[in-house]
Amino acid sequence: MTDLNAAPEPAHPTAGTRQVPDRVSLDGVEERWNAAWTAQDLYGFDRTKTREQVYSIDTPPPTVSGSLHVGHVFSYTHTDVVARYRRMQGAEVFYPMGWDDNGLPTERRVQNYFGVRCDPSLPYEPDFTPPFEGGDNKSSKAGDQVPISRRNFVELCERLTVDDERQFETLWRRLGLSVDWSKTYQTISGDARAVAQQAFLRNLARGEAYQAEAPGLWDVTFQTAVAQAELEARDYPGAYHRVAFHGVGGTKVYIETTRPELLPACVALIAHPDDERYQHLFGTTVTSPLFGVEVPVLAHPGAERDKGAGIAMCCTFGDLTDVQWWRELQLPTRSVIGRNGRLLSETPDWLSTDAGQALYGELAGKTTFSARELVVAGLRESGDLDGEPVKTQRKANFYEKGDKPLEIVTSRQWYIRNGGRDAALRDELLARGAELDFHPEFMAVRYENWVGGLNGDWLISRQRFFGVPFPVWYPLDADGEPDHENPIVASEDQLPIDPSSDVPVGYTADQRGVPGGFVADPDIMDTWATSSLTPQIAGGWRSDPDLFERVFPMNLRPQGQDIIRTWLFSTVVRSHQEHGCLPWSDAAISGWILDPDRKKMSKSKGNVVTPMDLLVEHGSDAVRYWAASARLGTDAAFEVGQMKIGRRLAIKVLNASKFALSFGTVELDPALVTVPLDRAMLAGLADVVDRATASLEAYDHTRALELSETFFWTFCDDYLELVKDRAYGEGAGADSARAALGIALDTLLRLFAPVLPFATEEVWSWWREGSVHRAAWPVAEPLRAAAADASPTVVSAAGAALAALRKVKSEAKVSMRTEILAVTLDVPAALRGDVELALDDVRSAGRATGTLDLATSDGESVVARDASLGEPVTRG
RNA sequence: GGGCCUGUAGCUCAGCUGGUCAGAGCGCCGCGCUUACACCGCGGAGGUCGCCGGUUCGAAACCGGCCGGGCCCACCA
Repeated sequence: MTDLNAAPEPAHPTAGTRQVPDRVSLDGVEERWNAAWTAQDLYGFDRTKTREQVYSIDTPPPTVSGSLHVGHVFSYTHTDVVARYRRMQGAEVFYPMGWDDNGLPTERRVQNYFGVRCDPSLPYEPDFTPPFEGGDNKSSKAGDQVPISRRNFVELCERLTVDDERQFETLWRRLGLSVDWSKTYQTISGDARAVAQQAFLRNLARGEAYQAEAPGLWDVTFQTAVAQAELEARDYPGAYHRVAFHGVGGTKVYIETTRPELLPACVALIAHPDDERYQHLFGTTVTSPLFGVEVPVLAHPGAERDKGAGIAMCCTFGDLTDVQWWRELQLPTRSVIGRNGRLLSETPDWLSTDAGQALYGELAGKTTFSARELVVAGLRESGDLDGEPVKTQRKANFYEKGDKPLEIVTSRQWYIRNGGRDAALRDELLARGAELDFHPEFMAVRYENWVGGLNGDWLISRQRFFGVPFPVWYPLDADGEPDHENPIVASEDQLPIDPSSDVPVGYTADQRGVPGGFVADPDIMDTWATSSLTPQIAGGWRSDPDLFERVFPMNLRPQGQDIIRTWLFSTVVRSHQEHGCLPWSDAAISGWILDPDRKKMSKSKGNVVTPMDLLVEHGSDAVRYWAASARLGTDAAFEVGQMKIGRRLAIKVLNASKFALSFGTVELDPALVTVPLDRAMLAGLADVVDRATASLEAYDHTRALELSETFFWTFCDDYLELVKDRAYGEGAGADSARAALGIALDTLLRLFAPVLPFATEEVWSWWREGSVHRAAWPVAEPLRAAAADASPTVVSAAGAALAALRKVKSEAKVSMRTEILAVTLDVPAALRGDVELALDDVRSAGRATGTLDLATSDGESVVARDASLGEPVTRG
């Protein structure tokens, strides 16, 4: 026989060597085929292939301590469809899976689960046993937690996340992700830590990483600095307080503030340089109420005349505008808010009046909330509060995981240059973004907007304990003060290191913390500082350069649109700096899953279906179908009812296949296809193959699926019915039908394989060798050759004629088996030729055993009239 | 305030660069156990394509405005 597809696979002998089951079913296909695929290592990566032969995917590592939801299933299915398609196109697909166990969610979970907390100053205890296991989110308070070393903490994390990872892997396998499960990584693993540290050291050596002491956004709950990308503006209730400052000669200058507790931190009053109302005050000083501190009245264009009183109290620091004024007007620093969000306990020395010092004594150690009440009470008493506070709803910056507004605290932090302070670098990164193919394209705008709007470099240090530590120490001078300007860096071959327990070369352990000795950098890297290196971690940049060369730069980054500003951008930054190229050529952005109320699905709403239940109840192919039906970048509403569509399709694939394979040996020889209807069907299929392929090349899996599916339903409902009797018969007509059925089935299974991996593999196993998932993607040319010059419209015309006959019976409320003794079909002129070509098949499918007259009509559809019906008949 | 996406049958969505586009599936109604399939098949009823203007011979599709939904950024006096 002629092999239908010019495939790299060996020409398979005529099939039929296996059994088509008497009853087909989807039951158990997931278990059966997953076991088979694992046993065959079907998705194993062949690392002998070169970069040109490889299609590599930078899979998003799910946060293991997070919960699974249908959104995961949704977006990971999109990626798997791409992976399976590329594999069938002959690419060697590099499709690893990572687990993100870095960051606060894991840190909190380990704390609560084991009742411990990380204290990097402690030594490692090899035989440590946690106080308990299995605590829930509320069971352990900070005070009850046993402090342990970072290394012990990481070990507990690894222990805990093993379960999470197993759960994810089970789900992913059930879903049918064609991941190479030997290629998994964890972001807290030694190799990942080493990659993160090595990349950082190189950034440092090239001057891309630097430290600075500066005011920055600070979360008082987690007591850590926060990066711009982690901000979230939320509504926050506040109140305007109209407060009097005292000018010369007892005049009062009113400002409005929502943060009266910052009054002791006031360093100036500021108005717009052109504001007539305040011209006379510029250059003079005023005295703050209650605290009696003399501050200048200054002009700055950043002041807005129509905001509040038009003149603002500048404090160090109430907001980012304060920071700007402080920097540009070179104002003194008078901080009163501590890292815990409470007012500093020591009375500041700039408070010189007795009353001011006494009042501050009461404020010391208070939360901003309590301090505000005290200050307002004082202002009211002194008569410096004009009227009552006016409630307002304002936006405040929050850490995305925090629940208190961010404060601004001065601290020493590590930064990586990302173009936020450097136009040349920003332009380079914008150019990288333009080079990247976003799917859908409009997502590129989000990248441009974000990069264009950066207002500072990337803050990568966090004052947390669990994570990748900075691989640096600082020499201590004779007074025991660290020399931050001259860090001692680890060498690359030492990595990974933990500076809190490892000792820098040239020092001994007992020199830690003593004058003349050294001290570890206490901070850890932000989780994105590690995640931004997933291509390097998964690809073996540090540990396996040979592999890295074969997979990097990668082909695809799949991810959600919400983390374009974080994960996508930071990965581009790192790759640009380290490798001078994009980390991947394409980015596929999946949408959100919304619940039926059009809200983003969240577990708190209690309406979340667990993904595993969904897979078990409806079958993986059905859920995959649902996911694949949503275009990239488009949000999709979750509706359980939609699951049955894919299930119906998968079952239909089984049943139609059973029929197509029910005639004994399946001959795939195109030369046997001689009947016009059969050729027409193949002509239509050829078009579908071309269009579906083009769609997949353009990352439009939805269109590809829709094309195949539409063809397939017509194939089942019309074509199969039309050829059924002929196929059951004998002779050239039967041979033609059977060969066409076999060829179509062969093609359709391949077309559906990326979306319905289980059903297609099940059918494939009935009659073919090997796996459909390693079979070649279909090509149109052989189909078109077999179709000769047949027009696809013969199938639709014959289908329309058949439908007209069916309608007669439906309206007569009789069985479809009912014989038609006589009927006239009014056929539009344009269809007449096509109908005539398939008339015998129409006749037999419609049981039109008697006279069937064709009349040319000028209508648009085929209509049956003057029918006389007989009795139900049985075929065969 | 700026930007991106979005508003088509009860529901979920297709409608590609303006001219069989008014569609599919689910749901609903009616009929039918038909040797692939009752986890089914066949037939049918459902929409002034958010609203108002404009461009055009012609708009669901293009332009402008408005209204509604989602997301991102900016806005803390």
